[in-house]
Amino acid sequence: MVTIKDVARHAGVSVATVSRCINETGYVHADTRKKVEDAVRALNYAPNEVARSLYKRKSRLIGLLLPDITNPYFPQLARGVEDGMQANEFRIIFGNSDENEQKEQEYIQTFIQNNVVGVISSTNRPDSDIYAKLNIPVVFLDRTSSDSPSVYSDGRKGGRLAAQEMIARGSKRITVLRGPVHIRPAQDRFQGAVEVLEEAGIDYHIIQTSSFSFAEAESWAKELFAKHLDTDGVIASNDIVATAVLHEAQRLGKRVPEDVQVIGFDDIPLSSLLSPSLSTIRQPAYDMGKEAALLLIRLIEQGTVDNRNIQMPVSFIERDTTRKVD
Amino acid sequence: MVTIKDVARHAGVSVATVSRCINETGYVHADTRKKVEDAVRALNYAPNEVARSLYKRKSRLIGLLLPDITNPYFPQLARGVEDGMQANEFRIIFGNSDENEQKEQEYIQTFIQNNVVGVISSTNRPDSDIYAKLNIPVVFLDRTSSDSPSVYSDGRKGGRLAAQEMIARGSKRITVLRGPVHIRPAQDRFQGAVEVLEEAGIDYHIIQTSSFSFAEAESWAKELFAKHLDTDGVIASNDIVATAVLHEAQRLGKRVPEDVQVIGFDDIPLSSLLSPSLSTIRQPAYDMGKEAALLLIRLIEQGTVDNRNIQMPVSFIERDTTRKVD
DNA sequence: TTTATGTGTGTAACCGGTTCCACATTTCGA
DNA sequence: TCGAAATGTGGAACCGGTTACACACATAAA
Repeated sequence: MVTIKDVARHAGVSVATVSRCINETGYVHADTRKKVEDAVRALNYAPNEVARSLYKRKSRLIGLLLPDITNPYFPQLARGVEDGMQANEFRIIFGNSDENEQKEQEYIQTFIQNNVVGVISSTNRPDSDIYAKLNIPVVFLDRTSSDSPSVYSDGRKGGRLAAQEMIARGSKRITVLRGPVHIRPAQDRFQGAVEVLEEAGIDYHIIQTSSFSFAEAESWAKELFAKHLDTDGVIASNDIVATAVLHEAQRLGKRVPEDVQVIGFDDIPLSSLLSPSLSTIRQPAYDMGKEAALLLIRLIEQGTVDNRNIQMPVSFIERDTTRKVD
Repeated sequence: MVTIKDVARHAGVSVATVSRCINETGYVHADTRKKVEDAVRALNYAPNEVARSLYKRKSRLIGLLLPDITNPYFPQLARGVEDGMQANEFRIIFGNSDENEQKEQEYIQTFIQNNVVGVISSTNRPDSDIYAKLNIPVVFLDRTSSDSPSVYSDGRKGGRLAAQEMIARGSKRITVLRGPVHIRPAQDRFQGAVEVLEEAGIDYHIIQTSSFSFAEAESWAKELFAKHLDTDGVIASNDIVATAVLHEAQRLGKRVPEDVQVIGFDDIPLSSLLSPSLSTIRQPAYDMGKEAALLLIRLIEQGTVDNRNIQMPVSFIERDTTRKVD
């Protein structure tokens, strides 16, 4: 491995000068600079980030903690974060938490041990003291906390939108799948939808769910039609659950959207590929990831930022599980 | 930040003793050990990995380079790697290369600068000197190189399997979508399929493709049916392309699988959710990721390993885009 | 009793950078 | 012309760990 000493020797100067030269700090004579640059090129030198990080007590690494990259919503988020960081020369240490507090704890611990300068986390416990005790900036992604920096979309508005579109398209007996109670955005959506249904005086039912896994979603879909066979509109807690509902409806011989309309949330890539393609409330996942990255970088570089809570727009994506309206 | 000095002071011993204690190296008196352990607990001390890494010239970090986490095949791979590493206390620095040599180069560079102890890469250029020059172990994932460690599945066998199943189910005029020429597994599949078609003397055609993006896949699907409207079996280069073919076939009013059968590759989560659900040649992506992690760890810890090239099984997953056979 | 061996602990060098400080030289304004 | 300020450079301390080495003491073997 070629070190700064090798460069110094090759250029005939001290390591201090080489350091000043590559970091562009302090005075360096033009001739000296040239000698150093030549030496760097000749030896193909790249500074050891670990040594830097040790002295400066900060690295160019950030920690990214997501529940499960295997859930099709998160790759978009992750990619957005990565692109935002990559463009600013930050690298990512990545972990899946499985929404497990222990794992979350462990990852945050190792992030710290590796001198990360910031953390982006999609946690269900943003107010946990795991985060409060951190003395580096944290951005909560797709999650909100009372006053910590965050990037999220307006779940309540999304829920309202779903209910409004469903009512406008003629559903009269709506079933709402209530997402996991510990996941804040899921509850916001649920609240929003219920608000609108109440306001409109529509007949509706609720099915409780507790995860976003497809296997479990299938059983809730069964439960839904077992309890409310005559439902003519389903607001699912996300696109995965909506997909399971769609399948179950088809299995029961129901026509979608004629007999029953279905609306999901997220607009994961899968949604547009189903038959019929899934109408959904879109969250701009990639952009959210990117915004989170940029917000975190501002926090790292400026210490504080005025707009610390970035709310991203949701929108209704009309596809084929809802009826057309003029 | 709590350092080893704080612990030493609190326990009334030297830093060397603390170090020996937490690393379980050298002699430490039982009483001393107790004092140190108490101090560690009292101060909630965790060693700075950066300082360790600097002295030892190696970290507990590995680099993971994938083409694009947004492509639904890769999250499975990534998750497998993560789980394998997590279980062995290694952490992951993650990057998307977009199959772009420059980005790949940059990431490998920063991996090195961060003292990673190993790299897992799904690159299209395993024989590039980017990798040859590395003096840490590298495992190629879902890619093969002449003699470097790798974890991959038998693309040729997969291709043969696809063609055999399609023939066995009665297709007579088969079209094979040839995946991107620079992606080795795609070419292996293609070779395998063509071999069987030749052996069986079946009438077949080839459509060239150059990426796995859905948007482009749609245009190849159109091209396919424009050129060979009477085709009654399509072997796609992966599930994304197969999905596009399925959509186009349906748009043209063809019945699947009665008029045309479709087989994909990979068995991404999407495949089982389509209607009709997609028959495909499965690669065990999660397991491949995990195997790659374990292989890399063996290489890191033992320096060398006998079985450096791990081939994972492929299998035909029979769903509804192929006809049933007794 | 002497010597070899095994235990137990601290001091200091080291990893590869960054930066404070001292010092030398040049430039510039009065 | 002279002193102050600007420019340019190197030595050495420092970041937070690990480990080679020296040394003290206890125990066992001769």
